[in-house]
Amino acid sequence: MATPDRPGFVLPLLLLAGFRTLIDDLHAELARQGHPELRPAHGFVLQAVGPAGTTASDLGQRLGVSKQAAGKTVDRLVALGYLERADDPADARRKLVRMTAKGHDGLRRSAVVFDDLRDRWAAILGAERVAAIEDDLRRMVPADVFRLDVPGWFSG
Amino acid sequence: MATPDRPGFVLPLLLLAGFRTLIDDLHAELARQGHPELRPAHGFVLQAVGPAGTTASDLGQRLGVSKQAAGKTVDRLVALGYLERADDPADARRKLVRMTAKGHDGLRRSAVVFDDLRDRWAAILGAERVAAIEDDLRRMVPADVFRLDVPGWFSG
DNA sequence: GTAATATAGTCAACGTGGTTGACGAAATAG
DNA sequence: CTATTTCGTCAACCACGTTGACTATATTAC
Repeated sequence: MATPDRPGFVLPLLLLAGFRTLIDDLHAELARQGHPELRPAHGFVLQAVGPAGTTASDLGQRLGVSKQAAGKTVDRLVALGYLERADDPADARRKLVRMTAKGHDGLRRSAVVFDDLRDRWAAILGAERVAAIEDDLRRMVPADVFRLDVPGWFSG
Repeated sequence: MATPDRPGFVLPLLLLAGFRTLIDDLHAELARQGHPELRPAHGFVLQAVGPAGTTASDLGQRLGVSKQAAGKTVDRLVALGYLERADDPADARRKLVRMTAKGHDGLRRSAVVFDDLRDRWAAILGAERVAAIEDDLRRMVPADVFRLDVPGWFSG
């Protein structure tokens, strides 16, 4: 039961704060490793683009936003040097979106740092507690965890 | 240890998804109860305004944003009927920001729904698991959990 | 009491990220 | 060959953030 000493509204706040703590730690470390311009949202976009590359429309679908919004986001990541566009030889309408070497580097370092951060949590809380949090959350959240429309979702 | 079957990057995604699930459920219920226009960010603002009311500058400090940003947010909540401004009799520069009856209603209903949602989680996961998640997260996050600058933080 | 300083709120300009609607170019279906 | 669909882009707009400049009011210093 939610009780006066455990009111229901703190659970979402703590989940958000946990997320935020991990992301802040990630980006502090990424900034040290040569990626100071990478924003939290950018990592999600790079992950969605993936090693194989994709198109703006497809990216929009993966991120749960319009193709126009995805296109703008790609523009910014291109300007920062993390993505590049190329013509699709098989379809002149399409423009392939690919990661640059810098993009691959950022994504690879992010994975390493996330593993380190999870290890740090496991060292403090215990490995079984961290695994339990993951298992519990997986039971409570819908399958499509991988939604990136956070800014618009939160404010709208 | 983060392992290939438990890569580090899923923990932040699950924390975010858990937060998002709770907030989406909250707002689905609030919409049913007569508050369809309330956005996730609005609840945080109402909470920050508090029953006693505050001023735009103070609100900005509580939310970790500039006084201008806080003022704009108040404008929108005033337009939606959740907040109202009043002159401060003791200081002609100040404009007090207060909740309207509608604002109080929304905040009160939010608290009830959050308690219900936490109970639902406890019914599925077990009360001790939910309490453990809360306790673990409290150990890992810094004390100032109550930051509302999410949109700017995430995108920036 | 007056001059200097600090504070509250607002306006303007701008950046990021989202939306919808309209459009041309290219692929595909009939 | 024509009709339709799809891809990318442009334009206009909204939500939310920023900094800088400005007015009005308080407060502090002398």
